[in-house]
Amino acid sequence: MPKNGITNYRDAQDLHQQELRKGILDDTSDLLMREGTTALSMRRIAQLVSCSTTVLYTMFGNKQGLVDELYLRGFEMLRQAIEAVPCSGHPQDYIYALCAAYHNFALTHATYYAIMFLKIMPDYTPSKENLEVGEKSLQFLIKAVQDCATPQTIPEAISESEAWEIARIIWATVHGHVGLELAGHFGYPGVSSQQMLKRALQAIVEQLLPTPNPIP
Amino acid sequence: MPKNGITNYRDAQDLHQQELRKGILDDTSDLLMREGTTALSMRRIAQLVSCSTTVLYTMFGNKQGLVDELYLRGFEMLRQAIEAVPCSGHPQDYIYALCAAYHNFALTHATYYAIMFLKIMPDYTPSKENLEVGEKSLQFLIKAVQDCATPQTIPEAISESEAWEIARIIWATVHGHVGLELAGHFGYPGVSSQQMLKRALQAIVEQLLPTPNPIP
DNA sequence: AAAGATGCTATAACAGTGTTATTTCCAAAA
DNA sequence: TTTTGGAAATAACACTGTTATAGCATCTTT
Repeated sequence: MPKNGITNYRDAQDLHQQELRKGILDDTSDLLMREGTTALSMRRIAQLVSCSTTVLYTMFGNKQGLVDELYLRGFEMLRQAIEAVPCSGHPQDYIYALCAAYHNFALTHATYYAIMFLKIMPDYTPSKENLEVGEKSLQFLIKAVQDCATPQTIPEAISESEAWEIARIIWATVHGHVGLELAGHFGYPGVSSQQMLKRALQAIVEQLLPTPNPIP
Repeated sequence: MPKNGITNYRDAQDLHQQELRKGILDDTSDLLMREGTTALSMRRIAQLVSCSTTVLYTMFGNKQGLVDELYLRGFEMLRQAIEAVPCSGHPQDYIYALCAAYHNFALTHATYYAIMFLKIMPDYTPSKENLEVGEKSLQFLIKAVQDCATPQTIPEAISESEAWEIARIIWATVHGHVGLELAGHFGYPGVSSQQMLKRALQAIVEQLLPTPNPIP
């Protein structure tokens, strides 16, 4: 057993721990998506990975710590979904595509979305650090807003604060539609949710980020 | 003891039951607003009104039944807040005032709002009947939208479906802003939430319910 | 190599939850 | 007065998050 070789014993053990941790989170994530947030109990997870609850507590501290990890996973998935949106085309269309990807993520990963943005877990409030991670997802939207404004306008026309505000308004729009949809407040025969969201976004964008008149 | 007089014994008992029921709901509502949804346990309520949990179960069936009543209470409070908004002035301003009242209600009665529109109670899904009560709150907004469109436009221009869709879009806008605010996703120094909401609503209204050019 | 120290894990316990079966008890009817 | 009916309190069951205890295997030291 080499005491200070390439693979120290402690290092190997730590590596093993990390993989174990990842495996546990994978299983927990599966359970979450299969049976929802109420099925997420420490005992249930423990028996799922065939261990005692004690190891969960030594690994994650408490349930809040475990949910924190899921929270971060959710934002990681959201980030990937957002990064996959092609940036080509008109900046406005990029904003629409971004929002559509967000909308799609929220509906397909409803349980994750509920943890991230609705406060569905009782007594779970994300830590300040995690909240900051959440706000970082806004950066893509902020950049898109700035790209939307710069080409024909004076570069200094949109301040950082203004770009943030517009991005936040757009975010609230999508969040509102998603929220009502997930809460079950839906329903008029013949109107689709995508359609409504698109109309709302177009109104916002065309009013707050007006396209200059086409060059004649 | 008159068997079929004005005050039958059973009637008196039923009346007493109803007042008891109301009293229990009052206390439960206080507890909810004082300590939040996680404090709402059957045992806690029982000891609050000095009775056993059994009477709660014979009265409300189960916790879902009790929360259903709170759900209805919340919508009743929301309806009162909305009805208190004066209808005079421009229809557009009425829409803004309506949304401001909604926004204010959501922030001051955050726990109620969470029960009504976020799915904060685990495994609580409002019954179909209750969902319909919720959608009925939209009627005020729908009427306001129609009033906003009729004066200068052809009365037949806005169909019922179209009015519903626009009202629903406005609702989603307010809901989105409220939701992000309640979830803690707020924060740029110097921008207020009222300000952002007003901008978003103006964009929506002016784009979807355009005011005709003022008479010169 | 044997003995002691260390740290990790399973078991079991505590306090709390929703819900229900059992018992107890009091009031109405015969 | 006795019987009977229904309502309410008690206690139990199966859960939850969390933690103290105890056991066991490993590493360190002599």
